[in-house]
Amino acid sequence: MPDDAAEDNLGLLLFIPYRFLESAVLAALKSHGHDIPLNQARVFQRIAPGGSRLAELAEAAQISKQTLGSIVDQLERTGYVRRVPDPHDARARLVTVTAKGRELVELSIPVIRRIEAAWEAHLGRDRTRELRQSLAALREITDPYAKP
Amino acid sequence: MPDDAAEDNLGLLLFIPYRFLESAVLAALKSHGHDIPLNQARVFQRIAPGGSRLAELAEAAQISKQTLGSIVDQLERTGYVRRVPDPHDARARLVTVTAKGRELVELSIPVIRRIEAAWEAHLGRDRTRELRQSLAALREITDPYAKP
DNA sequence: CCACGATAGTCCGATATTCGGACGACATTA
DNA sequence: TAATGTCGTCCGAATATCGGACTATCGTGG
Repeated sequence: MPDDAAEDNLGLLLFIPYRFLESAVLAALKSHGHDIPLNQARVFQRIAPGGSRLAELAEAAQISKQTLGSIVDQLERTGYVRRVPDPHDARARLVTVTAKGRELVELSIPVIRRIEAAWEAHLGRDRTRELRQSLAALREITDPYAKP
Repeated sequence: MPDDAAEDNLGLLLFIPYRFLESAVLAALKSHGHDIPLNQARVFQRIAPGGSRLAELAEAAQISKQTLGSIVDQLERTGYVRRVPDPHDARARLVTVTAKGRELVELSIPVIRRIEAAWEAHLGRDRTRELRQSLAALREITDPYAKP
């Protein structure tokens, strides 16, 4: 790295396992016939259980509304999500996960669990728990969209 | 999230602070007149002190050689990096950081430090140290390109 | 209750990004 | 030296992304 001082910086250390997990999930989905591009996956992952608004997803993913719109178009064309009217706001439409989309979720869960188990085997139970707690604490001050 | 079981999954927990840090650094650079796009920054960040090969960077960033080539073109056009012949292999060229590029690094360091300090203030010294150690340990099993 | 600014999503067109395939130059091995 | 693999680049097509503008709807102050 050019940034030797940033060599052991937390940024990269956070990113490496993140990408590892992400790649593993995508590979698993692909092996089951679901070939989801990364950008679509990143959006899909953030859809709330009851559906999410477009602008909301765009802000979370830090991309423009138009870009997000086209990504949702693709997810809709391939049947993973659907746009439904928002009962509370006639302007808005909620992006919701279809049954086929839920399949993706179901397939991902065991993959994630397996990797987390491998990590726990490497770190030990206590340190894993600590890690999760610390990251959750960090979220409080780094997630502009923290949940209530 | 649709993946409720993945709700408190480590993936997202890792990503959130990572992106926070990344955004902060990019914003700081921008405020100093260096407007670096995200894709360029992600590549730049991985250039080794003595220079890195193109294919090496491409694999680390998980993008094609051609794509990486065009990103390096841009970084070179804006003067942050330079391609120099690899003394050990006449086929290869090393992507190296210029003086102007080093400026980016120098500007980033205090930003990173400041954020890490804020995190430490939130987590406490011990938990921060533990966090860093755990992440480093995780790197051993998640980074295909770990350093010796 | 109703104008009026703000907001949600979409359409359009221009630009940028990314990739697959193929290529010459060089390295490595036999 | 010949054969094979690797390194980076060029080309062209497909895709992604964005800025700007537009319609429909909301919510609020008068």
